[in-house]
Amino acid sequence: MEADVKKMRGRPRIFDQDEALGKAMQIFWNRGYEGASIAELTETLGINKPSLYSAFGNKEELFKKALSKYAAGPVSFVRDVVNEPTARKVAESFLLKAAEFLTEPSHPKGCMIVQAALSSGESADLVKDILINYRNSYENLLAERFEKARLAGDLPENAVAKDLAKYLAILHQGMSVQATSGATKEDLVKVVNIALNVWPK
Amino acid sequence: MEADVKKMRGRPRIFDQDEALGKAMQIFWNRGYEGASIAELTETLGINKPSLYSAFGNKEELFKKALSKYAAGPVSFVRDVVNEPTARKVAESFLLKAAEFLTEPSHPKGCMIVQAALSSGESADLVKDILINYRNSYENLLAERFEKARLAGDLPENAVAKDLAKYLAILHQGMSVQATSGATKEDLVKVVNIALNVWPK
DNA sequence: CTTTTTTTGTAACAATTGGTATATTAATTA
DNA sequence: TAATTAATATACCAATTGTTACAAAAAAAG
Repeated sequence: MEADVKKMRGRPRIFDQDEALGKAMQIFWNRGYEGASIAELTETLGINKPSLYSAFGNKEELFKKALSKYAAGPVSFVRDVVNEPTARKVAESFLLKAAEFLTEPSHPKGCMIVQAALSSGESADLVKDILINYRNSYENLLAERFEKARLAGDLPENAVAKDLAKYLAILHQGMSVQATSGATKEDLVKVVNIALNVWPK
Repeated sequence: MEADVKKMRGRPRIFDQDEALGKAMQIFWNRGYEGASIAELTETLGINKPSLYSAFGNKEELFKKALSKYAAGPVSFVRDVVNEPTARKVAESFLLKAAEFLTEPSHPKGCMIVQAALSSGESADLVKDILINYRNSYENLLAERFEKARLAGDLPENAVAKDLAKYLAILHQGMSVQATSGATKEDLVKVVNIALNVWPK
C-alpha cells in the first residue's frame, strides 16, 4: 500500500535528502565542524542555502544529522565488534577494523567523531561536547564487554576493564590522527600487532 | 658591554614581545589555528592589531613563532627522553612524561602539535602540513633511538624500530585526544602501564 | 482554472574574518 | 629645540561567516 509514495503538496524537492546528507557528512568528515562552510556545503550538495536550511535546520542541526548518519553507517562496526566470542577477539577485531577503516581510500581518512571539533572556537563548544559523549559511549561499550569477560574468566581477575577499554580508545584515536597525516593501513596494522602483545591470547 | 640594552630609536614597544608570544601560544594551543581569531588574540595579548601585525607579521607567521616557542619549551622533554640509557627507559619515560604533560593543570590540555589543525578549512592547509612534519620528526627521533638500541642488542634483533616508534606516537596522539576530552593524569598512567607490557624489560 | 502549499533562486542581512591606511604619540639623534 | 624613527590608537577595508526575506516556480487540491 505504498505508504512512502504518498503525494506531497507544494513544489517537490529537487534533491535527494539522504544523498545530500551523505555529502554533507563527507565534508564535515574532512573539514571538521568549523572548517566546513555553508558555502562549501551548498556548492557540493548542489543546492542553495534556503533549501539547505529548510531541509536541515541550520549548520549545527545539519552536523548532528550527518553525525548520526556517520555513527549508524561507517562506524557501525564498533557495535558489532563486542559480539566477538572472547575479549582477545574483541580487541583484535576492533583494532584491525579500525586500521582498515581509518585508511580506507573510498572515504575521508581518520575518524569524524575523533577529529571534527578537537580544538576550535567557542562557537563549536556544543559540538565539541557532543563528540566527547560519542567517544565516551564507544569506550564504555568496550569497557562493559571486558568487564563481562573478566567475570566470565575470559580475562585475568585483576584486569581492569575500564583501563583496557581506554587503552583501545587511545590507540584508535591515535591511529585516527596518523591516518589523517598519511599513515597507510599497513603502517597501522604493524602497530596493532605490537599493541595486541599486551593481550592474553 | 650590554649588547642587548642598546637603545632603539622611535617610540618604545609597550608590551613584552616574548611574553605576548607566550599568550598567543596558549590561545593557539586550545583553540587551534583557525579557531583562534585575531580579535581574541589582540584582546588577550592586550595589544591592538597594528602592533600585533608589526611585531609578528600576520596570523600564519604568529602561529609559526608560537609553534617554535612551544617546541622549544613545553615539549622539549621529547628531545631529552632519547638520552635514557635503554630503549625500555626511553619508552617508559616518554609515555609517563606525556601523560603528565598532556594533563598538566597549569596550561591547556592536550598537545598543540597534535591538535592545532587536524581538520580545518583549506586556509589552514599549510599549517596542517607544518604540524604533520613536526609530528613526523618527533616520531623519527624515537625511531632512530630504537634502531640504535636494536643494533646495540638492547632490543630483540627482529624488532622494527620504526614500528615501535609509531606505536609510541600513536599512544601519545591518542592520549592527547583523551586529555582534551577530560581524562586525568591517573587515567592515562594506567593505560601507559598497560601499553608498556609489550616492551621487553 | 484558481487556490493552496512548499521549494526554489536571488539577493540581501548583520556580524565577523584577516589585514591596513592614517594620523598621533613617544622615544632617540642631531 | 628640531628632525627622525618607530609604535601606538582609531577607523576602516574587502571578503567571508551563518542566516533569512522575498518573490518566482512547480506541484496537488478544490
